[in-house]
Amino acid sequence: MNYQDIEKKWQRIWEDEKRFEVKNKVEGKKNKYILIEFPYPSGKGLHMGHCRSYTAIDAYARKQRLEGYNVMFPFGTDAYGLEAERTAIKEHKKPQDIVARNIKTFQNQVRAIGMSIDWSRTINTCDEDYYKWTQWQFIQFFKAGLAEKRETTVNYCPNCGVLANEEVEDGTCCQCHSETTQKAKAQWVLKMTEYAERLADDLKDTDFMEHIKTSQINWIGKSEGVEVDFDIVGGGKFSIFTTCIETICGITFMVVAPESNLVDSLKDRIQNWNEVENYRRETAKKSEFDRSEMNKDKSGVKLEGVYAVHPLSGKKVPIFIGDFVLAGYGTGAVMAVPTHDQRDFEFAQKYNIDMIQVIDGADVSKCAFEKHDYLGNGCKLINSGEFDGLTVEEAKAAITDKLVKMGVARKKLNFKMRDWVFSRQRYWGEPIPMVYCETCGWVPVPEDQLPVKLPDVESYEPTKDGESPLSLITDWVKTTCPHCGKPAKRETDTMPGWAGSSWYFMRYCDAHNDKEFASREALSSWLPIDLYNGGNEHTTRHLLYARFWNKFLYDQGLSPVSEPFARRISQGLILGSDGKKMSKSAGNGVDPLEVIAKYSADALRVWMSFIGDYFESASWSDEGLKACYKFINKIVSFKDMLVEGEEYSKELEVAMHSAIKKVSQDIDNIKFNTAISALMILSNEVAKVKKINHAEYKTLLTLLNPFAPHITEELWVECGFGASMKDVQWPKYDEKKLVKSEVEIAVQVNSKIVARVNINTQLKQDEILAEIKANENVAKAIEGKTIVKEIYVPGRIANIIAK
RNA sequence: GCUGGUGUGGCGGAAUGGCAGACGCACGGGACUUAAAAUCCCGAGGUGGCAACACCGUGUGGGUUCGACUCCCACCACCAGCACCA
Repeated sequence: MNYQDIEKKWQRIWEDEKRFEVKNKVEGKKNKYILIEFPYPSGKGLHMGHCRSYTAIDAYARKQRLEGYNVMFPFGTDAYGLEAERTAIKEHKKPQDIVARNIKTFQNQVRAIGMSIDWSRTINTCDEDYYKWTQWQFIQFFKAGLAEKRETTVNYCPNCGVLANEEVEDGTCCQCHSETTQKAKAQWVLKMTEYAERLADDLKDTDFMEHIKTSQINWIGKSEGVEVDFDIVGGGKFSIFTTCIETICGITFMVVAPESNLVDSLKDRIQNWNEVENYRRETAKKSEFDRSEMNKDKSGVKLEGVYAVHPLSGKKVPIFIGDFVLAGYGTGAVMAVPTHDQRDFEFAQKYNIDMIQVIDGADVSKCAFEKHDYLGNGCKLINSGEFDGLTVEEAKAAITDKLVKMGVARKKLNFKMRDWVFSRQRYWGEPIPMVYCETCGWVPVPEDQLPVKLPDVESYEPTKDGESPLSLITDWVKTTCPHCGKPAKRETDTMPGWAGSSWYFMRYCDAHNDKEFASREALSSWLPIDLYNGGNEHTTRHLLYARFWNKFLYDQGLSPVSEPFARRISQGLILGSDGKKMSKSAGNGVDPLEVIAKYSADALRVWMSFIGDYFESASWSDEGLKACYKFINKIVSFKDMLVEGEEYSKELEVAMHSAIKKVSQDIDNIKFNTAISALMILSNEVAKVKKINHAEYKTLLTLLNPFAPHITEELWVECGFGASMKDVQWPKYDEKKLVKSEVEIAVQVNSKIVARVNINTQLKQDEILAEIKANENVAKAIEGKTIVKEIYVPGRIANIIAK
């Protein structure tokens, strides 16, 4: 039989006997919930990147099962999204049909690589019995006051309507190449910032990889500062947020976001309104991304004739508009202190604005003296009136205090993280289950009427006026208010793809429940997830959305845990053999199914494990794959060397115990490459002695089983070890059997290697050192010198320092 | 630009602060073969040397240490993400 037939045979057996289906509770077994991010079922099917993480985490799951855990390892698909909609438009098919086709392909491919999935728990986010609960949960957000409709800005194309960021290339529409602009639009928003602090703080209770924690904390971007009100000469006022209140006496200008309502309210008093309008028009063309830090060349326009009043000095301060200030971030206005902020410094130079140094300790004629340089260095204030001579730290407190007492400021926490814009003017998403009534306002669809089904439409393209295609189906839009019964309109926006993926891990726990999204009992038996694996691209958004969603449900008493993921890891990319991202255009792609057909799924799995450190990116190589294929052949060939024996032989004892230890620890620590390497070392030992007994082969096959599940099980049966590997136990090692009685160590004199000496590991340290010093080369090196220090690292190295 | 990450032979990569290069690929030599493939054995970081051996060597420059790929500081290069792709 060839590998392909063997693999298909075992895949069928696993499925027929429901080998990997689990109950929520099994007497005497501990539960483990292992999760890999469900894929977006694109038309391209499973790619190498999927293969790497899927086979790796599958190996982890299989090992845990062999260790006697009740392991849930589910799989599903995140089906809503732009790509299916675009394909639908292109192929003149329904997104529903395209997605159904793609899901089938994905599931077959997941089977083909030998994943140990519990298929009884499979879910798709676009299934009615799934998205019903996504809608239900949205309503809970609304009822709790965490969902509201609010003005935001969107990318807008005059022909194609609202565009995703991805669809805008250099300020033009990727479909029709018209120039795009930023347009204000009312959108549903989930108030995620209300959870910002907890999302950052609670990371301490998780075992996420350090860089993931850091990324999330930076994304949330908590900063403590002061919000200060500034009066405008001739009436009106506005607020700014600053983390550097100590520099307030150095203010020489203010900058307001160009689109700010404040600018409109000052129209009559602004003497250069034309110039302001032109600048606003230019700004509208730029995306937020272009306007933020990306933009090196800060520009602005002075509002002629309008001045703010400095709250401490009472002096007049000019006001500018500048596109680097965003209306939606902070208060949409900033104070500018060119001597102590580099961006302000450059702006002031460009527009010839005064500068006043207020913190002593550096020359500010060439560049600003910024907070990371003056904080904590005992720097003192100057040119700041009554605050002169205070240290920066003292001044921070004193100035805040004074402004608060004056009633013009308050301490405030500010977050970089924004609320979650939850509306899409797209067809292919969950309809937002809300109704707008002239009398009652926004009213949720009654829960017994869920799901609000996605209706059939003729055209999937967004409308030119920027509304969802659903808005064109008048019959669907027209409804009655659930509250007062008067005629009302349905919300026509749909949810973003992130919605369904924010709680899918809960549905796996109770996938067929039609009374609730998942029972508390089912959730309690599995959450938190023991190991959650996904791509680095989800480190901030998906992972924060899902944590936020769960925290909300936790507050509602609907989730048993405040953190859903105990441990989070992310895999590195698989690159083409040229070291570049695999893609059609680069022609460096490799199709997993072709690899399986030519070699085997097991060879592919072993290669994906061996290719390199799981957390780093790695380049594909055909040679590496072939080497793993050869390795499997070698394991198979051992069956011809099989001899009797139910205990490890003397010759292989140390090798067996070392391999068990290394492979066990490496899988637990997600070091699959060195686990395979350890198995290769063991197989080299076996090849050297040219025989292997039953006990040894059983252990070898078990250790390899998580990586090469098909062939190991086939060999197991063939050698008569049992009818299958279903009830096999993960082998144990004995620490005592690992230690070699004699070992060669390097001996250094003054940190330079002078000899290699065989030592008996049973001896005491001074006995060993005495033996070392008796060595001819060592003796010569220390001759006539005084020994200052002797270092001995057991079994590795000795260093004698002599003068 | 900001944030996160990476940098070790010809290549993929190993190394709780302790003999850098495990394991594998490619390569060279040999065995088997009419031959090739497959398989097996041996060799190998670089430079110099017949050799023993010497010197150099983990992106660059400093530092800490008996000892640094590993820790600290500064820099360079590359990769990823940046909120409506998911």
